[in-house]
Amino acid sequence: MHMFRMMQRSLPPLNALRAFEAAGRHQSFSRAAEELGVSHSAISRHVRGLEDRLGVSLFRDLPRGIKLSRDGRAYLGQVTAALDLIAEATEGLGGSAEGVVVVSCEPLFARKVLLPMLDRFHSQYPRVEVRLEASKALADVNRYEADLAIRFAHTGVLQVASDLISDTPLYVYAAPELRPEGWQSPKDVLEYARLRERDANLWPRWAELQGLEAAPFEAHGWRISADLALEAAVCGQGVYLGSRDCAQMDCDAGRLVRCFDQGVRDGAMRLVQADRASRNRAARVFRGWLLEETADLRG
Amino acid sequence: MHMFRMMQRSLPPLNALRAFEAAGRHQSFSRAAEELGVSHSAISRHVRGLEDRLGVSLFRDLPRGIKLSRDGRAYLGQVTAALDLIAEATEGLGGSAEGVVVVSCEPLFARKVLLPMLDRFHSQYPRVEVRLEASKALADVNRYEADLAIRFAHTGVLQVASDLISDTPLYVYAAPELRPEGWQSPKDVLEYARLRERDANLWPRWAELQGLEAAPFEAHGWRISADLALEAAVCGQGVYLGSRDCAQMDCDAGRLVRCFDQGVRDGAMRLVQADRASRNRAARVFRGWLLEETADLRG
DNA sequence: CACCACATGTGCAAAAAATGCACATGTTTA
DNA sequence: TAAACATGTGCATTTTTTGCACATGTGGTG
Repeated sequence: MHMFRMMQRSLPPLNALRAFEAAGRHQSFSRAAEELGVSHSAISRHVRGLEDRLGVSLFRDLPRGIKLSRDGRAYLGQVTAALDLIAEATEGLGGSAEGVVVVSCEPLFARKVLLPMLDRFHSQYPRVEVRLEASKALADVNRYEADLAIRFAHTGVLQVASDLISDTPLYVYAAPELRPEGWQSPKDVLEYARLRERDANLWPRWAELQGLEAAPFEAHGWRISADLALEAAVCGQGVYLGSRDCAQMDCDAGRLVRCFDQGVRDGAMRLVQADRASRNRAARVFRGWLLEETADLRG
Repeated sequence: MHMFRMMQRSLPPLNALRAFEAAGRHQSFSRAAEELGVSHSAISRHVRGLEDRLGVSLFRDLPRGIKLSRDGRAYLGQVTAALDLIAEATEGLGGSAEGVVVVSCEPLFARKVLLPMLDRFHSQYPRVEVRLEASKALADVNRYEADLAIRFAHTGVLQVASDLISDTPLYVYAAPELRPEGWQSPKDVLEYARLRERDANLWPRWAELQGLEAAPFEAHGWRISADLALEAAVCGQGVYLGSRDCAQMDCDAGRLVRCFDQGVRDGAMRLVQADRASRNRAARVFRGWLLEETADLRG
């Protein structure tokens, strides 16, 4: 009579499923771990847990590595299809968004980080127009003519809610030809003009972290506008202390090299929204996209 | 040059996705929470987190309740399809399994719990034959002729690895016609023969939990074989103290009623595997299925 | 054959995520 | 006006996930 039983779908642990799917595709726990950015141990546990719960062996253990079982192979195909479907649906989400979003950003970050990735945004959201304004003004975002503002800030300073965009440490960079023999000792940098990205002089702090006296680094030879310092470094005009996010591009292109492994942490780039931004679809989409795109600049 | 970027699929948090999907289907966080067996707060957080991450509003907040947004509706369809696909694939997993699994089980549990659900197993795994043997023997499963054994045990007693199947508390049950005026005071039970499921007499413990003196409950009027006591209760031969799992079926059918809300916890049914069982596909499949099927008997 | 690189399993403690609770807000209904 | 809903949120707690370091077992190499 009341024996009805809502036949509700019973799903396996979805995160374990994702682990299995990656492992199956790669035929390797280690490579799956790499793809998902976790340790092989995590994958191993997920997969074993899934097998345990489903009551079937998904993989057969080989002496060296693993191999999908019959069940596993059949399952993998369907799971992959399902996850692909989700990925596509997620990708296409908001793809119909249209409108304009005005983004105000510090010049260096805009030029070195934002601009190079904007084309990806445009191909994903072709009907959203991004107006990127490079500006140092810290103006109140709600008065200023912008939906979103990307600003440098020390932790705890910003009063408004904001999203962390990048907190990469600052490193020492130089053009490769500045010192072809390479950088052995931190003292080497004293032979060159010391350029810096930040208004605050972080050279002394860096020196201390390297076990050097800070005093010689207090002196500021000459100081050029922050966003030009990096270009100066590229031209071989000195050594440069700046954040990895902005230097990465020139490093990748071989125009700069990182001289030492020692980094300095100081503040972060943060995203502030105008109140009205949450009602602007284009702005919401841009924020979501940006947070995803810059995920590797945090942590 | 090295600007290649493995365009790897980026998936949203899958558990949040499941929450969203349920919420979308029900058009209600509360009902979704109920379906997934969590609080509405959990759903709320999952959905908001997902919206936050995707950068789109999935729901519009109504004064009373919620409503899918345009994006949300489009997304829901695809996500539901994907999860259905996963559910189906999971369901069908091992469907091709064939073989025989011998399950040894205490008689009462076999009759009242296992047997009624076996038809579901057979429709899912038509080529697996289950030989259910009702037996009290606690024989070493590895000598005994069974792949799996379901046994009663107190926690920590079993030396071998085992899976918890059911730890439902024991309650007092009686045929509805035994006392048509209903059960007001725990003392009422003293007017009737006290039947019990377990060899150990748990009546005194139950009495103490109810704030009564244990002494009058020590006396054991008569004691019949455990698995018959329940049938005796159904026939109106007395009040019965037994575990919910086994009594549920007769309760649902109206042949028994639970007299008091007070329950007693004592031991649990556990599943023991023969060593060879892990190599028997049918046994693995049965174990997985059983653990899923009996999930509501635990916790 | 010794030895190293490789691939996965596992105990344990640390880190992160999910959850429930209790209460807040705002709305509809009686 | 009160009560019932439906969802949002701070906070403490629980649960899950994770990485690490080490174990095991294999295949290749000199």
